[in-house]
Amino acid sequence: MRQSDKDIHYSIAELAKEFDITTRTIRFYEDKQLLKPARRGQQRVYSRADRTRLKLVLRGKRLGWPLDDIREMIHMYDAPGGEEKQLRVMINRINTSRETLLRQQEDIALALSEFDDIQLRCETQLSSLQISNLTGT
Amino acid sequence: MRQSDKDIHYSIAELAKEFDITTRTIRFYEDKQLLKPARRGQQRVYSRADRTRLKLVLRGKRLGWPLDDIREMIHMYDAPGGEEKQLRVMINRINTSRETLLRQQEDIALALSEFDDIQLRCETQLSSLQISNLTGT
DNA sequence: CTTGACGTTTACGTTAACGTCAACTTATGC
DNA sequence: GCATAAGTTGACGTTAACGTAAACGTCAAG
Repeated sequence: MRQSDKDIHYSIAELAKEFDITTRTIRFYEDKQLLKPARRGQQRVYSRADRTRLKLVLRGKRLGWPLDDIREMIHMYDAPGGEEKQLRVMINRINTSRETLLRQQEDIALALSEFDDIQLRCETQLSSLQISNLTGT
Repeated sequence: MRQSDKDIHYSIAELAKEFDITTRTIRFYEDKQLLKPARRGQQRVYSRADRTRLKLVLRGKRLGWPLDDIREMIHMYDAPGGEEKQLRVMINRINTSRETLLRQQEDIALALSEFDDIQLRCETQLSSLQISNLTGT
């Protein structure tokens, strides 16, 4: 790990382009404490780590989490220490979040199998339409 | 299937209680075309099927879908027929939705394994705190 | 040196998904 | 038969997550 890892950085426009979001969105996330890029004078400079955090944010979004929850997650992720009480609170949060995710997994499995059903019915319909065409109905 | 299935029905308050949502929410969903309960005079009467639809809506919500998308889904679910073009459109929609779900599955898997990491770090921290206590640090 | 391309802050606008009255009608228990 | 609990339709309020526009700084290229 020399320059290759440490010195890589991105402009706000680069990140926006890469993840197909607007610069407004990125600044908004910063306003909501989800990102804390460095500054070169006035301008924002994003490190490798900032980029990773942004990816985490977007993943949270895909899972339907509110930004406040996402911020909690991220802060948990980079806060390994603390007092005993704090740590126990954190473990509890993780466990309830885990339950939510497991629930989502079930929901996805159900939705997927229903999609299979619907698609099958659609294709059955389609082939019956084909036959109608052939027999000239 | 006699009375047992056909004649079961629910009041708006019953459904609200069962799913832990407000009656306002249920009426809102109706306004958004997600539900179409029967009426006995002025009052809404929910059938078994209505209840199932509501469950579908709530599942969609847990997966983070917007209500408009959920409505699409539901309508696909109970519209098995149509013209060829319509059917093909529907199959396409199913496939893109499926991709979204698969993406979500990946995201969940990643999040779960990261939760494992964090929890492990928390527990390590905790046990090291225990030792500090014993040795009187 | 000025013209874009890119960046900044500030502030108001917008949409989704309900919450919260208000004002009124309908059922139900006693 | 009358209180009271439950239901109905507006209508306005609220919060989250940005969009959009104004007004301005900066820096490299022609």
